[in-house]
Amino acid sequence: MAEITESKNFIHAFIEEDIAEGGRFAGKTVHTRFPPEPNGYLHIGHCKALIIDFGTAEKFGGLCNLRMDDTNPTKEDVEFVEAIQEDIHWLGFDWGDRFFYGSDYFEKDYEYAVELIKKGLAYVCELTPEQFKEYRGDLNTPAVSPYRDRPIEESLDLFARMRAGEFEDNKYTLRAKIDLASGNFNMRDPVIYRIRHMHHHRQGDKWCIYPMYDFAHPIQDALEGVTHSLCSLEFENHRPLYNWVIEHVSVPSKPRQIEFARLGIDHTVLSKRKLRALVENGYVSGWDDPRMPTLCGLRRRGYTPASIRNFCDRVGVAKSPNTIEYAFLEHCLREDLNETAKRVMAVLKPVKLTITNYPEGQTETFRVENNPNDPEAGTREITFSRDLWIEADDFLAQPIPKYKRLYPDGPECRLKGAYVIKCTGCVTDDQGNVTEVLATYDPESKGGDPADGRKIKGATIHWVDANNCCDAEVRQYSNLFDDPDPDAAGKDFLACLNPNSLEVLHGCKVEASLANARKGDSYQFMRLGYFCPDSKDSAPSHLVFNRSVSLKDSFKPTK
RNA sequence: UGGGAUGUCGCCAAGCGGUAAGGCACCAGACUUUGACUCUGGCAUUCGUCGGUUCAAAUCCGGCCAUCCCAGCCA
Repeated sequence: MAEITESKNFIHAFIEEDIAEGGRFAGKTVHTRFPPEPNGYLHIGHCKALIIDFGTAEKFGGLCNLRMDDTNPTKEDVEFVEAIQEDIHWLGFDWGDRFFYGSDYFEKDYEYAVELIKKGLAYVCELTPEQFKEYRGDLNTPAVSPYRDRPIEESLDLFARMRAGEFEDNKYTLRAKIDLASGNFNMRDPVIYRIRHMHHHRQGDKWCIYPMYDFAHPIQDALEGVTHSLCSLEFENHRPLYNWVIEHVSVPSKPRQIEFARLGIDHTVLSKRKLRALVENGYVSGWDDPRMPTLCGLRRRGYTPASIRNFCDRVGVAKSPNTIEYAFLEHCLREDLNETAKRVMAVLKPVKLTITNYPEGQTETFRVENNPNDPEAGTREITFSRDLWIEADDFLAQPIPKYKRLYPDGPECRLKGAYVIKCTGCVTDDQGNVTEVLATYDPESKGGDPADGRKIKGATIHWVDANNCCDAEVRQYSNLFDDPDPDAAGKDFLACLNPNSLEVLHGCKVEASLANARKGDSYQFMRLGYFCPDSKDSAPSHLVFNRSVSLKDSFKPTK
C-alpha cells in the first residue's frame, strides 16, 4: 500500500464535519471509490485521483472501492479493465476484494427507474436526438417537452417495452422530471436511460437500454455504501442532479459528492480522449509509448511508482485550476532515484582519452560502490586501461572561466573510482576538431585518492574503458507535445557503456553527459532519457542527468 | 446572455479576523570521488480590483474585473 500524506486538505475538512457529532455521517465509516471508465489507459492525472480516493479513505479508517464505470457499452472493453487494474497495482494501491462493475447494478438501476416513473418523477420521451436539441432551450429560454405529462401507466408500459427490445436505438428515452427552466442544463429533465442495441463487454446482450452516468453513479455509490464520492471539478454542475437522484430514489444511503481540481501539467495532454486518438491514429506506438503521460508510458520512460505517487501527493488538493510545471515531476523522480538507484557510468558524447604513461596492453579492475547513499547496494567491478572514453564536454582546448575539468596544463582531475590524471594536450584533425585527449596519471592514486593526500582541484569525471565497453543507442525524447527540436532530429547519441554496467542498467542512475553540463549551456533535449528498449517488453532503465538543464528557451508548447 | 466555480511569489499551495507556512523554479555561497546530492542564505510591506465594517482584514460585507465549467440519448 502506498504511504499517504499526513497533510490536510479541504476535502478532509468537509469530511471531518460530516463525521462529527450531528454531521450527516456521524458515527459512520468513511468510504470512497475510484471509478474509471474502462475505455482507455490510466494516466498520471488518474494517479492524483487515486491518491485522493484511497488516501482519504485510509486517513479516515475506511476503504476505497475500485469500480469500473461501464454504463456506456459503445466505448468500453475488457482490455482496458485489465490494464487499469495492472497500473493501479503497479502504483501500489490495493482495493482488496472491493472490485465492482457499474454494470452489475443494471437490474437495480432499472428498479429505481421504475420507482421514479411510479412517483411521477420520470417519463418516457420520444423526441428524436435532433428534436431534443431543438427543445432544449438556451441560456435564457426554458426547455420544452411535449411528453412530460404522459400518464404514468403509459410510461411504465413503454419503459418495459424499451427494455424488452421493442424499439430501435434513439426511439425513446427515459427522462427525469425536474425543472425545464433551470439555469443548470443538467436539471432540464435529463435523459436517464437510452436505448442502445449493443453488446456489453460484461453483460453481453442482456440489455438494450443503458442508464446514464448521472443516474447510475449516485446509485452505485449508495449501493456500495460509499459516503464520499470524490470527483473532479467538471462534475460540480452535476451535483444537484446527483443529490436529486439520491433523494428521490429509495437507496440505502445518501453519499456526498465533493469535487476537486484535476491535475494539469504543462506541455502535457491529460485527456483520455486525446490520448486515445494518438494511439488509434498511430501517432505513438501504443498506450505505453514512452512519450505518453500514461502510467505505463511513464513506467517505460523510467519513472518509479514512488516518484509518481509522491508527485501527485505533493501537488496538493484544491479547487483552483492548476498547471504544474513538468520540472516538478522530474524533481520527484530524481529525488527517488537519487536514494534508490544504482549508479553506472556511461559516456554519451564520447571523445577518446589516452593515458600516455599507462602501460600499453595493461588492464586492471577497480571496485566501485553502486550507490554512495546506500552501502547496502553493494559494489561492482569496472576495468581500466590506457584507452578510455570520456565526455567530449569534459575537455576544452581553451578553458572558459571557472572551468575545472580537462584542458592542456589544467588542474588535476579525478577519473571516478580510478586515478588522478592531468591533461597534457590533445590531437586534432584537419578541421581542428579534437579527436583525442592526452593525459598522464598518478600511479600513486589508485582508486582516486592520491597517496600524499593532496587535494584535487579539478572535477571528478566519469569514463568508460575503451577496451571493454559496448555501444548502446540512447534516445533523447522531448515531451510529446513540445515542438520537436529540428536540430535534434537524427542526432541520437551513441553511448559507450561498460558491459558490467549494462547488466545492471535496469533501474540505474547513469552518470552521464549532463552530469558535467556547465551553467549557461543549453541542451535541446529532455533532461530525462532512457536507454531505448526497442521491444516493448524490455524493462525500463533510467538515464538521469545530474544537472538540471533549463529548457525554458528550448521549447514552446503546442496544442 | 442563465447557472456553477476559481482568483495568495514564475508554478503549485497553506492561511479561515491579529499583522503572509512550505515545496518546485531561480539567485548567491559552502561542501563534495558525479559542477549531482547535501547544506547555508536570498526570493510576496503583500494576498485580482475598488470601496466598506473593525483598534486590526488575504481572512467579514458590497460592487467591479479576469479565468474556467455547463445546452452528449459521454463519463
